[in-house]
This record gives sequence, C-alpha cells and structure tokens, in this order.
Amino acid sequence: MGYPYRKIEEKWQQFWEAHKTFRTPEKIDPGKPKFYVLDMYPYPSGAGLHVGHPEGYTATDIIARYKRMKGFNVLHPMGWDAFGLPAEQYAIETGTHPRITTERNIQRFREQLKKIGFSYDWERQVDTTDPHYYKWTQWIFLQLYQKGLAYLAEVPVNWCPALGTVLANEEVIDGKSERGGHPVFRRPMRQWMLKITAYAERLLEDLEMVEWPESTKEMQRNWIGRSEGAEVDFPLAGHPGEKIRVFTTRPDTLFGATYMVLSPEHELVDKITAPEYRDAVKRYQQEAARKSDLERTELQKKKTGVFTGGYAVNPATDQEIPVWAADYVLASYGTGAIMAVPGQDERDWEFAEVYNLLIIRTVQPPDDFTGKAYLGDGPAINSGFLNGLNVAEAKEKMIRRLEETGKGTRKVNYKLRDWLFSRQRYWGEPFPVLHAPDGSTMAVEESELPVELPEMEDFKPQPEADTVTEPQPPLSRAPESWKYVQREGAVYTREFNTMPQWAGSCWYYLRFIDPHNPEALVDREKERYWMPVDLYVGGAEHSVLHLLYARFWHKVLYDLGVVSTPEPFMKLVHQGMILGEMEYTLYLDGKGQPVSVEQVQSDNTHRQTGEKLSFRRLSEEEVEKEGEFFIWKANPQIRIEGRAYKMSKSRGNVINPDQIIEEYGADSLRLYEMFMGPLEQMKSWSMKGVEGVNRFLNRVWRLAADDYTGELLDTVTGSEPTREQLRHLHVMLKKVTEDIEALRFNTAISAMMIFVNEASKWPERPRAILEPFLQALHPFAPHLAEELWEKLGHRDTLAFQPWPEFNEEYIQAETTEVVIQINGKLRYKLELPVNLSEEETKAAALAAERVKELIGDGKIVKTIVIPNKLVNIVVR
RNA sequence: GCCGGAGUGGCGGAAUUGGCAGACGCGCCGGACUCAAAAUCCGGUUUGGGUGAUACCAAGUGUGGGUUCGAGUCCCACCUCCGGUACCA
Repeated sequence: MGYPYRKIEEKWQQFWEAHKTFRTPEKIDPGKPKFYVLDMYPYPSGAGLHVGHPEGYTATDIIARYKRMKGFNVLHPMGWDAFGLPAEQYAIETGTHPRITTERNIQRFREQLKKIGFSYDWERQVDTTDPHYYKWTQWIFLQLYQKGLAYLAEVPVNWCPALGTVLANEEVIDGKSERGGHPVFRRPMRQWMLKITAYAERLLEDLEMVEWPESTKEMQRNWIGRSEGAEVDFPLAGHPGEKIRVFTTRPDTLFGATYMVLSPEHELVDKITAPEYRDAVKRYQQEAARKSDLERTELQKKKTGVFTGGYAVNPATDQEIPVWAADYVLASYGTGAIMAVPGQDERDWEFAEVYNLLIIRTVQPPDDFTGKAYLGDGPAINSGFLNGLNVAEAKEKMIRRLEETGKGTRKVNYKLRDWLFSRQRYWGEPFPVLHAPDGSTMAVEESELPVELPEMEDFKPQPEADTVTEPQPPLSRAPESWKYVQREGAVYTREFNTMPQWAGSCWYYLRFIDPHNPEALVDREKERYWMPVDLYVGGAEHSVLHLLYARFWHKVLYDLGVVSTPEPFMKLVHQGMILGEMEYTLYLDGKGQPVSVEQVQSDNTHRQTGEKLSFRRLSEEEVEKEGEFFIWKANPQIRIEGRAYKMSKSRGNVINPDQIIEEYGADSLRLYEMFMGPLEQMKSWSMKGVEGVNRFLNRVWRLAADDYTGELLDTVTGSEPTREQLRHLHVMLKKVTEDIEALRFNTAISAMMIFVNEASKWPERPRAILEPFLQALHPFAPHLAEELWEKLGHRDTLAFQPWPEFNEEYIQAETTEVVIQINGKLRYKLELPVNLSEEETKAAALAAERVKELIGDGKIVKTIVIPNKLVNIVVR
C-alpha cells in the first residue's frame, strides 16, 4: 500500500513555510557557531529542474539540517544566475522580453525546489537580473575600474559579421560559425578587460589554503600556468637599437638558439621583413588571421612558417640567426616571439626539419638516447662558459650573466591572460561607464547606480555585410534618452556592451549574507560572522572559470576591505554527473544482420566495411553477461554494448524529478539520489533503485504507524529499551553521524536500513529508540520524519531538536567473533568475550579443539594477535 | 602527448588505520500469506568442487611482479575506461 507521502509532504512543506522554520534571522545569536553551506545556484532554464540539480542540493540540505540540530547558526540560501544567452535567444525568436521568460522560469524552478523539501531561507533569494542586485555588480566593476584593474583594449576576437557577434573559440569550426556556417574572422576589437593577471601569483599561492579536490586545484594551477625563466633581448641585424625580446624557460640553451620565430601578428614582422619577402610574409599573415586559435593547433599536423629575410644576433654566440614568422608561436603568450632551440625543443626541432634549419645540441643526451630533441637533464655542451654544468646550474649561471651584461632579466611568466569582459548582448549587466567625446572614459557616480537596462523590443544582433564595420551591439539601438548623458555641457555616450554571465556569479555568495542592504554590498559585521563559505557544492564544469573569477573578485574586495577572508570557499565538493539508465544496444548492418560490438567504431560504422550501422535497444532479459562481455541470448556469438549514457532529450533518457516526486515522493527522491553512490562519483539512474529506497521508507512508516489507518501502533511503547536495542540504535547513530560529517550519505542510509530491518523484528518498539532514530532520519527524509515525530506526540518541528549523540558504551557487545587464521588463511571463528588481552586471546585460540586439529603436528613459528579481531598462527 | 581520477558479484556499490572481500540496495531463485494477483514477510544468491543437508576444500577485487605472518588497501611495471588540457617557449 505504501505510506501517504503526498499528503505528508504537502503538509510539512506548508508547515515550514507558514512557520518560517528555515528563516535565518538578521539578528542571530552570535554565541553559537556558524555554518555557511552553499550550492552553486542554477541558471533557471526553460527546461526546468533535472535530476542532476537535486543531487548536490540534497547533499547540502542534509548538511544544513544536520548542522542546525548540532546547534549551529546555518546559512543555506538559494538564488538565480539569471542573465544569459538562452533567454535572449528565446526573445529573438519569439519576441518575449527576457525579463518575462526569466521570471517565469524562476517561478518554476522555485516551485520545483520547494517540492523537494529543501530548507532554504527563501527570503534571502537573489536574482542577478534584479537591478537591486546588479547595482552591486556594477559597483564592484567601478572599484575594479578605479583600481586600474578594468581597462579598454584592442584584442583579437572571433568576429562573425553575419551573426553580428563575437563567438567563443568552441563556437568556431573550420573558420565558420557553428550555427549557420557563416565565415568568422579574427579581428581586433575594443573590449573591456579585467586585469586578473595582476592576481596570478596570489591566486596560485592561496590554493594552499583551501580544502578543494586536488584535481580542481591542479586545473587552476595549470590554467594560471606559472613558469620561471628569463627574458632575453636579441638585437636585430641592420636595425640599430631594435631588438626582439623573447621569454624562455631554458636560458641554459641560449647557445643552441639557431633561429628565431615571431608570431604572425608580432609588431616587428613588418619592420624586419626584407622587401623581396614582403609578399610571401603578407600572404602568410592573412592566412593565419583567418584561422581561429583552435584550428591553428588542432588542424595543424605539419608546422608552417615563412622566412622574413631578416636576421637577429644571438647574444651568447654573436652569430646572426634567421628570423621567421610562424603560427606555432602564439601572439598571446610571453612576448609573442621565441628563440628557437631545436636541439632541446620538440616543436623547434620539427620546424627546423621542415625548413632545413641548423640544429645544435647544447645538452648531452644519454648514450642510449634515440629521440630527436632532448628535453632531459645532462651536462651542457657547445655552450661556452656553461659547458659541463647540468641544466639547473646552467640556467642560474646564464641568467646571472644576462643580467650582468644587460641582455636579459630573470622573469616569471603566466599562461593566464586578462579576462575579456564585454559581450555584444542585451541580457547582461550594463557597464557603469560613460564615453566622453574625446574618447576617454568616465565612471558613473556611485549615487547613480544602478545603470538599468533600457526597455527595448528588438534584441537582435546587427549583421554586417563587411568585416571592417564596427559591430553594433543591441544596446546601440536603445532609446536616445538612455544612450546619451549630459555632463557639464558635454554629451557622453553609454557603453553598449554588457558584462558576461560570470559577473553576477562572482559575488552572489556575499549578497546572501545581507540580501536587502541598500547601503552596502554586504554589512561588515555580518560578513565577518558568516564568511567564509564552509561548504560549497557544485559541478566540476566550473572548476576553472567560475571558481577562478570568483576568487579574483574576492581578493580585490579583500584588498578593498569589503571582505575579511582572502579566500571565499573553504571546502569545495563536486557532485558527480547522473547518467541515464543502463542501456543494451544491438548493432545491425544494412541487411538487418547483427554486428558484434567489437566491430563497431565510435562513429557507429563497421570496422571492416565502413558501413553505417543501425541499432536496436534490447531489454535486460535478452542479454547475458559472459566473461567481460555482454552477449545476445538469441545469438551468443554477438556481443552487445552495455552502458549508461548522459541524459539528453535526443536520446530520450531524461529523468524528470517531478515525475519521481509524483510516483514515490520527495523523500524517496532525496534518499535515492544520496543512496546511488558516493556524492563525487558519476552514477547511472535506476528506477528499481528508487523503488528500493521507497520500500525502506514504507518500512520506517510501519515501524510506528498502522499501514491502513496511519494510526500510531500500540507496539510503540514507553518501555525501557533492552541492551540489544540500544546497541543497534547507537551503532547506527555512530555510523550516521560520522558518515554525514564525511559526506558519505550512501553508507549512512545503509546503516539506517540495517537498523530498520532489525527494529522491524521487535515485537515492541520503545519510543526511547524510535525518537533518536527519527532525529537521525530527519536530514535525509524530513517530511516522513516530521510526520512520525508528530505522531509520537511532539508539537514542535524536528528541525531544531538536538542531534542524537551516540554512546560508545552501548555499542560494545559482550562477546565478539575472533577470526583464527593459519598462515594468513581464514580457518575458524571463535566467539570470545570482548576486551581480552593479547595473551588471553592467544590462549583461547590455541585451546580450541578445532584449532589444535588444524595445526596438527605443525610447529608454531609465530602468532600475531589483534585483540577483539584476529589471531594468525604461523605454522611450519 | 601531458595532468587528474577510477577499475571489486548479473547491476549500483561496501570494506574509514594492511586484519573475515562482497555490507546495504537492486535483480534473480525458492517459500509463506492469497481463490488468484499486487503488496508484505521469510530463506538463498561470487565462482568451481564437495555433501542427503551441513561441514569442508580451492580460486577470486583490471594484468604481471614485489613487500608482509597477512594486500581490494602499500611498492614497481603495464592495460582499459572516464574527466580536463593541448604548440604556453
């Protein structure tokens, strides 16, 4: 029959809302410890919630509810990352204003989240598109601007004139736009940049302070890409005073620099190119300009380049070396120019081979070395005063020599680039900046914030017929009254670009602390109390960008004294992706003949014939496992593909949380999402698994309530619990407590299942046992726990009941099973009183008849005893 | 290529510090209840021997080696899968 989850869940959701149970008051008891547990807030898409959202959200909700019971002041908020492209795209297609769409979607998301019973303080909800919110996003931008951390620059972008917009690298394929196949050009454009590079060192160093997944820290380190080396100047032959500056991590190899390469965009290319090479160089530059960054790297198997006809002087050898232009050198890294050392660099070697350039080894490779460029350590050769030194020593000595002679300097370089902060979109934060007639910029006064988005009806980007015309973002068509501003007699123009979606999410965790403050971004006292975020849970897809940008802004605010901690998020956890149900796929060729899966290539074509294959889904019954493979029962020669796929509309394997709540209840959804496996791990959905946890909740219900009437059972008594009952309870409480602390929710649930299986057998269920159990169950299945708690006669919510502490004393049983091993193999088990000494345990083991038998006439060489656990007798 | 992570029954997973491999859940098999079914309850379920049934024996945590009284866990080499990244000088 099942317990009446629908009625119960609705009742308690209304109760919590009516009583403002989860309100975190503005004035809190500062004597209590705090816990700030944060979810990555969602983009409220039109598709609504999917089952991935409640995974992390349930985990944080369990923690929030647990910490409240532990006596913490808990901050557990939710909000909306609501600026962004889909709403704007939808507006372009349907004419519906993005605000309408956004509000509708937020409404839907909030209802869905409430139906899962999350204990958010909804009065703290923030919405990045709310002018009261983005006022402060703009305010932070002003601080950046005033500190010189925001600047306008001409930077090369992927410009698609036909679409009238700048595309991200991944939106450009083969020089054409992903959507529509329009040509894309790299062109410089005047854009707002944020000087995140000024914080590179601190962003790198402070990763030490935070408790984050090692992989995420490592990704950030790689992204920042610190490398140590030197900048070296190479004078240009025939151009006195001119020089090419390069960055190198291997100054020790300077004697082996046999040529130089400039990136095609390098400013010296024109100057250095000899007249007879001018045409070829121009052509090469144009070709390179047409390729995106991705293409330059991915599509290119063979290196290309062009000789400029110019020469530079190697400062170590005083030899003249040729200068080339080639697109394997990136304009955006280092100085955009390199000294090429083919002997110790694979890329340079490859290039030198193509164009027959001189190769000189300056590090002696080992005798057995057979490769081309040698990157390892070894004594320097062909290197003058460095000869014989190993790489580290040679680097040091060369840098010192360069600095003494003024030919170079020690230098640390970062891969991290400044953050391109403008978008040619409507649905984003306007910049609080004015452009003066003379081309200078001026900040909008703080008192005039927010600069609101103007009302518009047409959000379309403006396509351009040519590649030269300056792009016109949607805001360039805003009403005149918005676009132009009078200041002291002059007419200023507003900025027509808007901020990227990341902007709002860089600081939302701060606004949750003080969401309605009109005077400040966040109140100083409140910030001091609540920050930093103690636990932050969200997807690994934000490992670099969101988390790096947010850390950057936080550090700027830290320097301004707005926040009190150098890092915003102390502990970070990524929930794993949830895949669809396991699917079994049989492949078929054109004649409908089955094809075994090892013949199928990843693009669904036949390995031998290349023919495109069709497929058929099989049910579990049609499939069998044989060894490592799944085979088709109907024809065991045929192997079947068995795997789970990412949920997607096109595959039709999307699970909708609403439907799970409808069929099994929110508590079942919560419990199942946590029971599937470790939080961080990728897992696949199983409807049968949902039924499993639903059965468990039904058993919980029947522990105390009549299955038909819902009345409290009279087997629930006030009697004194037995020692055995107390032991089961406290074993469970210990496991659940420790597992929640460590975010191991799957095993915590399993401990509760074991307890309930046991308790179901008891003819009487003492309240003194049931009540602590319900308290422990509450963070996981709050609706059911509240309902039974009430049935037991309590009038107050469970939410602030103290957490049931376990007592080791009850956990101790009187006897314990001790394992007897002979030579490390399990041979026998012995029931012994607990806490025997090593000697007593050993004596008891050797005294057992069976043990004597097993030893036979063997000689006991050694005995290892672990009290209460194991005796290993080594016999020869 | 490089960086990070993971490989355990039919499936999801457990084993927290080197000490009973497979907890818990799913599925499957058998039984009880029922006119019957659903629901529920009870028992079994790594594989291979062995037994009337226990007992018992052997093998077993991706592969091969090693350390140890004892290895899923530690060390070395390799294979596969997943995620990230890619001419960063």
